[in-house]
Amino acid sequence: MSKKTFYITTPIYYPSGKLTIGNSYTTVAADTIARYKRMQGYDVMFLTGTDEHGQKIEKKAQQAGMSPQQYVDEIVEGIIDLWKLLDISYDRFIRTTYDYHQKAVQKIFKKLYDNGDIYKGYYDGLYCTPCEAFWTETQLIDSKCPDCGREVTSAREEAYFFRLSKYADKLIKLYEDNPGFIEPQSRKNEMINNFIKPGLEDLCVSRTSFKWGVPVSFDEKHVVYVWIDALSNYITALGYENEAYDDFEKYWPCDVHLVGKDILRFHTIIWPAMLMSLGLPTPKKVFGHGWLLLDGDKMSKSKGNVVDPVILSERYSVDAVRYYLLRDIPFGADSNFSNEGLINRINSDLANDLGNLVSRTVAMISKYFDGTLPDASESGEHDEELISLAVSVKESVEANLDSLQFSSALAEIFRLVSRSNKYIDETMPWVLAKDESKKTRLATVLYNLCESIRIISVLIAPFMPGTSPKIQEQISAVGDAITWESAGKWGVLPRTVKVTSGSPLFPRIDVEKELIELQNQSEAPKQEEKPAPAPKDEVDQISIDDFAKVSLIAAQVLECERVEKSDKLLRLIVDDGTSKRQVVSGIAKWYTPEDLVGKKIMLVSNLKPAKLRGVESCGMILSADCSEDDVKVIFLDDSIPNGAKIR
RNA sequence: CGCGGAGUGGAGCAGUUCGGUAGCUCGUCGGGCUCAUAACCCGAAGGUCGCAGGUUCAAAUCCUGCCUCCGCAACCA
Repeated sequence: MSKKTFYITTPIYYPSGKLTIGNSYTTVAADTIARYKRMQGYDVMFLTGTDEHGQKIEKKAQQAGMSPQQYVDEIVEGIIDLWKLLDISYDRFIRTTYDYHQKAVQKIFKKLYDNGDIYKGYYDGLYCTPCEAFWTETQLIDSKCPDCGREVTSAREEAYFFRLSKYADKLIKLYEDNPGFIEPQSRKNEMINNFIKPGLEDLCVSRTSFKWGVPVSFDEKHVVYVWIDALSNYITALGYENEAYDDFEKYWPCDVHLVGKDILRFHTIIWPAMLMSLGLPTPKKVFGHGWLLLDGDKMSKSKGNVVDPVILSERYSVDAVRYYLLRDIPFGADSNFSNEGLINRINSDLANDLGNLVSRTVAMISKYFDGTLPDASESGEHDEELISLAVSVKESVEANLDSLQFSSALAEIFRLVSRSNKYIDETMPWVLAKDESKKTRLATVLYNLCESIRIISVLIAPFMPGTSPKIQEQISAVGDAITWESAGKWGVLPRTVKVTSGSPLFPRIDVEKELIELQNQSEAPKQEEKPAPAPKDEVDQISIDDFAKVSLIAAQVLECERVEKSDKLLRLIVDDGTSKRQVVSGIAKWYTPEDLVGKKIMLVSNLKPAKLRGVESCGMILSADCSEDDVKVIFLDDSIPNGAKIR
């Protein structure tokens, strides 16, 4: 009889830069489930990979002076290294640039086309010729191109569309018939209210404006646009419409797609619709987890607050990082990542409680019995309580893991760690050791501790795959004593347990010292980057004549107020030397009106007027983007007269 | 009135579905112990559960209104 199967996926990541702790988080979670299911005896398929096409990569590669393929090859290598470091036990890694995937995508596209769900249409947009960009009505400012302010012409780009609109009712029915399809539940309403109810629009699924993608087989000037290419990975990796693999029948439908909440929408709307159109079963569950915030802020590379999983893992061990991610963060909701939280967790749970439990137990057996317990037993007070908890933990861990509650699952395991430490205090082995007549009782107490530790070591294996065997080695637990099944049984180790002490599993960390160290680590690379030769700017070079077209003058702010119903805009009245003029500027986040009144600023004076939030703006104030989230206005010396030309 | 999430002892969270003595971890203070990684165990202090009404014998939990914070959307000339 064949084993039951379990198919779990992570999103395929976009290799436009290094991955962060957030991506690691998703992947570590998936890995834990995969390991758990394998231990339970399932035939597991754990898939991860990379989504390598699209305009952004094409551009980045160009900037870096490489071919797109070279560019992604390099980054993907780094991703694979990261997964190796984090002990990710994926079974298959798919890259959307793999030949088998691309061929399959072409077939899928054709299939959808043949059954009438993809049709050729026109992407009606407003086109700005110099910028080579399409804009929608709402993106335009004063009916001008938002990038350059020039006139746009309505233009149509030929494109293929997927009839997403057709599936609205079927999707709602899917959600209703399968209450567990979208998790957490709260997100289900969000999908329905935000996206389906207002009406689904057909989806543009091809582009002619860039080339880095899978060509549409029957119309070569088009490339398949992201969705059909990326989402299909979940089935092409199993051999759907290709010869590379042959286990589609075996593993599909997927048991769970683990995704971040930002892409939940694509997995719960577009993906099932595609599958319905292909006549395939839909996945059993899509779980959208929350984000890791850094001190309440969304992490972003430009803020420089990205947490590097490599640094942390190398400093504190991979298992410590895995533990923290899965323990401290409720899986469904957003939550804070902090170095301090990480270190405190490691110290209190892993070093003080778990590591120390193993260490003191092993030390006592070495000390009192020379490393090997005698074959004798005498039960006593407190035993029963420890044993009954120990054998029951497995079940609650299973219940929690089955519903992806990593944090609670770990909390359950650590209840047993705590209980075991308490058991030591209750039984006071060091007192028993002083009385020769109590040797048997002492042996039993220590044996019970070994059993408890054995069970703990088995249960933490999916979470901390490196630590588990280290513990088992110290209490010489092997074979049947370390199967998942055995975690529900007591008395599995032989009475004559032999121990070998090892180095501390998790050395204690000096919190203050480490926080400073981490700070230095994260700042060091930043400073190195600065003097690096300025990369060829994305902006094309211009002639002095082009620059002369821009009229820059000095001006003084006379009045300033916030624009109503806007969080970013300030309305300023400035004196440009000859008259007053009104300018709107998106700096309300960084400046209050009081900060600006009376100040001299630089003004682009010949910019075509535009309306922002209904308020006319004649000109633009110059400011510096210090980072994505910090803008500073350039103030001029007060002695410069209003209207002075700047060049 | 754009959509959504959140407001619980010093910090971080659980509890809210199906009302019934407010719970966990860390921190603080006091005590115990010495096998152990100055770790472990016990005890204590500390909360009008954002605010105001309402329903009820009873509300953190249900209803109404409001306030604040955070995402997303729009606005960054």
